[in-house]
Amino acid sequence: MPPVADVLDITQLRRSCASCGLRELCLPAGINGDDLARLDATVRDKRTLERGKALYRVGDAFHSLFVVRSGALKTFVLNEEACQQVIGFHLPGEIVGVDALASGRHASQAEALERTSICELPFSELERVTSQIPTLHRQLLRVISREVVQEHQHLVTMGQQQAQVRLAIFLKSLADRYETLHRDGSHLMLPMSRQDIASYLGLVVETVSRLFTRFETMGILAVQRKSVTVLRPDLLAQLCRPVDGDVATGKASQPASN
Amino acid sequence: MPPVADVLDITQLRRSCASCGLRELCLPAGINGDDLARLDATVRDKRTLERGKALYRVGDAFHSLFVVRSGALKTFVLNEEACQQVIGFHLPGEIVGVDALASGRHASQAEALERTSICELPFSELERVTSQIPTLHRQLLRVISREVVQEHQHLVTMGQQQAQVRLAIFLKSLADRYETLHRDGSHLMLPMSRQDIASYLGLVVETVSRLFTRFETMGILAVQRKSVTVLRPDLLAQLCRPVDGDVATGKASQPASN
DNA sequence: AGGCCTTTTTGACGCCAATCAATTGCTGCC
DNA sequence: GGCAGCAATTGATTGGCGTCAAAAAGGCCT
Repeated sequence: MPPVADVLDITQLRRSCASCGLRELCLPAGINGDDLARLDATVRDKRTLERGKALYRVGDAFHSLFVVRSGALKTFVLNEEACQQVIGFHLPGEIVGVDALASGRHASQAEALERTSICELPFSELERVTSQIPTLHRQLLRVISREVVQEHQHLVTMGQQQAQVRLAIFLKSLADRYETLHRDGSHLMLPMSRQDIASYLGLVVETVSRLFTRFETMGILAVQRKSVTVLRPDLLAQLCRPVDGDVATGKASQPASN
Repeated sequence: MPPVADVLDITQLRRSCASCGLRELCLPAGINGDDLARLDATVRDKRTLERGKALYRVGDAFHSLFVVRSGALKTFVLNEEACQQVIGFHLPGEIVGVDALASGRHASQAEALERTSICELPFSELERVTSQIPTLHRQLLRVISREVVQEHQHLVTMGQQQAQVRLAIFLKSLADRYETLHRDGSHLMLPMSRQDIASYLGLVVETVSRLFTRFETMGILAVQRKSVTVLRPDLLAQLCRPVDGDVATGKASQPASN
């Protein structure tokens, strides 16, 4: 089956934030009229990446920030030879490339998980426009902040030492994010491989596979390769906390009551 | 023994970025003259926090970003009852509070690990000044980006499934950061508890304790409670990669050569 | 359709780190 | 100084997840 939605996305590639379905989530939020036109002008080609293609690589010189328009990206860093650690998955409306601002070179690699449409924001132009539009400046920081919050939640997930909890949190957060995009969060088409999920969660691929099977046995999911249906959202949510009620991980020092 | 440096910091609490030892690392970098004076004016009281005191808590309304001037902070989120996951440790020159930009409320809590001096940057004033000084705007993004990069490295650490590697990476990065501050990276005075380290690394406190002992037995460290001396930086660096040469974690899918 | 390759799944096994429990060593407070 | 309380260390035990191995299921090309 041809991905109809994607084809439409490509044919509708216009330089128009105003007509974008993401305008309430993305940089245009709270911006109107002439300002929006000025933002529009900074958005370079809305590129399309095929599955597996890199948007940027480690060490690439920094020129632009990018916003996912449709599809999905993964970002990862390379540990040693060919060993990659997945940092994040990025859905429409989310920004990537921020880590390159510090050094002027990308510290990670971004790659398309499926056919993905991208808005490129050349940084020099973006800077010029944000200095003219205070609202846009604030919105840029807000979008970056969203990424930071998401990474914090990822860290919390990795802090969980039970593999089952980690996968439950991952699936739940993915469902929530799709619902933010006004899509059905109970029918997930996972664009990433089991290996990517494993790397993202700090597990091995066999464990992830076994957990999918376990969740199916428990009646929580219906799994068919990349198609995952959440049958019992309530039970999935329950699994997101460690071994029902027991406090597993660290309550740290409280030297003063403040 | 009274911490002489800290006392000096407190008495010298002046509203002067120009005279700050961090000016090359912090927001003032690359800014001069009148612009620096304008930045200075936005920096509210340079507060001092005693050990254990919170700078902000989860749910607090967002007003300001903060920069550590001296001392150290930890940031964490609360999982369930009293169960905290440490997100990061923040040394002088580093910014905290960015995660609150997205929602207008702090998503994490920041707490002093020792007596800590803070520069408060009220966001509304900061915004006004950054819109006037393009260099400062870029520098703000750069400092935020530094935090993002550091969190990426933290994620890589958490992705490591060997506890020994995690602690080695943690100690090495801490040493590196102290050296960036022109301090001796071989004599560390860890301001955080073992429990904090454990939470930060996704381990339990007993494991962390055993690893310190093991590193001492291996002749890599001299450990005396919070005082840690790196005797063999070379060996410590070696431990930062998993089981010498063997590729442990996931090399993920490579669907296309690009 | 057939064959090759990759991804995913399943099984058996062993090890590392979590868990439980107890002791030691600080720090602060009375 | 002595006691209380917490932090840190150490030991014994268990279980969960990584490791190794192999089979099954898709995917893709010819």
